[in-house]
Amino acid sequence: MATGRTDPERRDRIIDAALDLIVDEGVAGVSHRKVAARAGVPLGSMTYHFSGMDELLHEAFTRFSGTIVAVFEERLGAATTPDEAREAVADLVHHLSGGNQRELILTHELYTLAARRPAYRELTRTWMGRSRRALEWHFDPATARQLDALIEGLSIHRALETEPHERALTVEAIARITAPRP
Amino acid sequence: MATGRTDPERRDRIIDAALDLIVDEGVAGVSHRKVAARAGVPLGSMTYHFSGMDELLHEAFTRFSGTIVAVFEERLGAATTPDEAREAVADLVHHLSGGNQRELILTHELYTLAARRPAYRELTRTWMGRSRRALEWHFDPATARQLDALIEGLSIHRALETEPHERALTVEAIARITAPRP
DNA sequence: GCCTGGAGCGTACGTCCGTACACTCTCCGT
DNA sequence: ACGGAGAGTGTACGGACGTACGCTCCAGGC
Repeated sequence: MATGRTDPERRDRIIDAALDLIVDEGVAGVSHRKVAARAGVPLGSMTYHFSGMDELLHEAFTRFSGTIVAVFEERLGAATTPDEAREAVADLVHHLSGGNQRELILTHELYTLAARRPAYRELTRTWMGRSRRALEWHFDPATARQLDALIEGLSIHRALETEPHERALTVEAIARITAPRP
Repeated sequence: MATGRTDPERRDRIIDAALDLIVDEGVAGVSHRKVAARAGVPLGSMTYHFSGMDELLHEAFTRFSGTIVAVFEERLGAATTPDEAREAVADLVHHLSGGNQRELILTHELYTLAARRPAYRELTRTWMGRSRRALEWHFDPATARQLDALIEGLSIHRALETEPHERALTVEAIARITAPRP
């Protein structure tokens, strides 16, 4: 409380609460009242810190995509050979489609917004761009683009299946896409 | 009006109106009132024909996924060689990610529901199963599974990009995934 | 020619929503 | 010591929502 009354963490806590709420109930279920209750702040704080739901949602998804892409970059940055990079990619696919519903749900909620609203599409575009650049540390641009799409598809399908596919299938698909050109 | 009063098309028109509304405003923006207005039926018809929003949504997405998978099967059924099948797959990717926002939006809305609710996940599971079976008319099961995921990822990324990738990239990715094993 | 069952509809109720805005309270300049 | 500015809050309003339920009105049995 250096400045006395102001609480700089308040905004952040509201955003965190919003993300948690989206996971539990979806963007559709988010309201100022519910977020405020979960964040432990009064309802009036919502309109004080954010111009409306949209600003809150946009900031929430900005934070989320930043977090995800950071993991992506960290894992790929640690790889030093193409083979290590392939392993890292397989890890990422299985991490994203693993038990943690949280990231899966938030990703789909964001994509749904992006499908209709340019402001959110910009967010996914940035996200995809950074992922692709990270893949280009190890692969040529065309391969990176194809591999990025493959990661997306494998993660989604794996998460939605009742019997998630084995790691071997993921590894093989990655190997095929990243195989050196003849 | 053979039976006099009953109107068997009414249910269908409500479902169509619901899908249109989802495209325009998202699942979050769907309400009994809006659907009724768009379908040109009285509000009371909503609760009469459907036990609640959930039943309506489920039927709407059942119809939607059925439509999509039918196109998929038709195009793949027309192919007679693996190369023709590869062409068909490329067509499907570019059709799904082309100008028509409609299918993109509905797909994401469905995936978002599926990420949280088992009843909708069952829908996507069936959809994926039928797609995969269609791919298996031309490719071995493991390849079909990988290819199905690739299609998903390519379609999504292509639709979300500001500068959609060229067909050549799609074709190359498909060729890599479906290349005969050494 | 009436009676009745049930398909289909209009309306009203209680709930929850976003937002505006008057208000309190603390800190700083004087 | 005190006054004002502005950060932060509580509340109340208007509107949209889902749903329950009493109503209308036709088709077929007698």
